[in-house]
Amino acid sequence: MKQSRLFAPTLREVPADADVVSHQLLLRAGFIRQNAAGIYSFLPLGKKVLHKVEAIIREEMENAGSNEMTMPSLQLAELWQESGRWYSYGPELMRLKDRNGREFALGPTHEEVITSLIRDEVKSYKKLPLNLFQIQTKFRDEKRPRFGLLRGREFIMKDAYSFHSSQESLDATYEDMKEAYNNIFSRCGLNFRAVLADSGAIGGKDNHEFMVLSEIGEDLIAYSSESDFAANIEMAPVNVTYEASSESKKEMEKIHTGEAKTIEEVSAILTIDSSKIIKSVLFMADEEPVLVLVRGDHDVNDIKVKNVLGAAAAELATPEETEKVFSCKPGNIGPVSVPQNVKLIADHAVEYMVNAVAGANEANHHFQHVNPGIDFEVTRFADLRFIQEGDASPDGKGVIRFAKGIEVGHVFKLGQVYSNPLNASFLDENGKSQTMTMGCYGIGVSRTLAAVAEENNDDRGLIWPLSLAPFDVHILAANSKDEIQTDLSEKLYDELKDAGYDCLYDDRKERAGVKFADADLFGIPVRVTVGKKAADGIVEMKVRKTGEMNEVHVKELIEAIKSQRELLTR
RNA sequence: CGGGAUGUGGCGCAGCUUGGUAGCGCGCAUGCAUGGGGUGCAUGAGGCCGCAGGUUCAAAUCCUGUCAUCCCGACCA
Repeated sequence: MKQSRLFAPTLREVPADADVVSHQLLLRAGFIRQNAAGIYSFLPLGKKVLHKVEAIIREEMENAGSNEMTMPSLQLAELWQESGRWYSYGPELMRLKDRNGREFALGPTHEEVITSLIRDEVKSYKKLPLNLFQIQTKFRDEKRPRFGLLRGREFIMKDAYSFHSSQESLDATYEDMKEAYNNIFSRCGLNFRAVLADSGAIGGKDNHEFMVLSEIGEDLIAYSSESDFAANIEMAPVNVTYEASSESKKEMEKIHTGEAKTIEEVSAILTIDSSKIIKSVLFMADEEPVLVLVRGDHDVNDIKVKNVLGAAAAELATPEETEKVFSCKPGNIGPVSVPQNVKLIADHAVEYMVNAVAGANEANHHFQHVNPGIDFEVTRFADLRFIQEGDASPDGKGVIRFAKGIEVGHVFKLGQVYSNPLNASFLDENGKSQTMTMGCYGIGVSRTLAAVAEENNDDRGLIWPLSLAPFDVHILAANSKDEIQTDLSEKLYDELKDAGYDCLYDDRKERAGVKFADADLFGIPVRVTVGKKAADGIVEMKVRKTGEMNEVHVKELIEAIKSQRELLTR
């Protein structure tokens, strides 16, 4: 491609609306342009990168036995009504009517469409398992689109769905998909982790998110410094061995703590460590009051509370509710002599606390020398807190560190969440009708592109990995008026093309500085500059990523590029 | 949805307090010079000042409403 013909409008200044670096650079380098909040055009360079991401995904999905297909974006409302999601999905589902008033949705995902297709076409266990995928534009009317391509309302997604006659079959495909995802994100040059995630409302047991470690990530993940353990922070189990204190247990006594309410205030007033205080938090679990106890330096994990109680919903009680139950402010509630109807549960760490401080259920007072088992009893001890940095990793290897992550992929075991309401059944070996078991596997394709841009750049511009770069080699003539230089550039352009490299040749009548600046902005891995030594057949080869520059004789250029690319692959 | 900010040529911004015929830098076009890190000089094109209503002799500027975009939060495959 000759750059004089390339539509890649670069910007010298950072657009005011772009906050994150990937968004800024993709705009500045002319890869994308915004149309509306969360809606973008992919310009030629952006489209080329998108193609490369898609090609990698295709290859790995097909290797894993998935078939590519395409389903409609316009989806009949009836189908969504059948699954119930027409009513539960909310305003995020884009809805519209055709000229006859018939209702449609713009597909945010395709469980309904694929399940209805498969239920009609597949009737026998002999055709299972089946794995299908598509790469397609999705529509979600996000409450808050942001960070450019990272959270859009119209975005490109790879979604795959698998159908099985047994749980074992689903388990096997699930592992295959995880493997494929590992390959895909590795090939994109991303630093990522597969993390255990909360299944949320989608249901199903296992599910993993593929998270790119990034400062601007919207999710917090806990990972081990030593092993490959990683989990969404809300899911990470705490598996810590607490030491029993050798301190002798003293008699509980009431002390005046005045206005002190928070753990910090109490620990400051009494000059004790927050780990010596019992934090008492009231939850309403399906309308029942439950007092949850954790150590003062820990935080209650509401998802764990909900799961331990087996409740449909468990929410922090409001200050008003708390006052009603305890007849005192939330800052003074505690486990000693709780009202009759209040259930008490505590985190494991509390069991090992000795001579602790806790609220006295009375204004301006706390108890000190409170000992579990002596001064109060709990219904059960369980894992109820958020994991913290420095905690032992649950798998026993290493310690926990936190990182923010961008969710680029998600694999789910759906089970029969969709096959049930949509009646996707098959006949088994015995001629008996059974409900299909399903899995689904998504990748945010445009989000992956943005995540790569976010993690690979410097103050001059983008730095694409070989696997995703819009071009392999960028050739430019330093002085476009020097015929020796332009002739040699043309010649190299042809030779490199013949050697199989996708080349961008900057043939514009611009000054060298302009070309260099644009080249750095584009981030093509290898740049060949044809300059003053062109007459001697010597050109410069510069590596975008390292900044390393070497003079190379044209006869050795192809070989030099080849070995440089091999170096970059490692 | 709650809070905050911003809307003025393609991009970045000034002007608004104190109303009086819209300005700067970049980019764009043309010419001359220049030719290895966004070059210099000159000439020029391009603006319903987000939109609607109001106040006024007169509104980019004051008032009301509305829309859009971005950020924080809540929410969310």
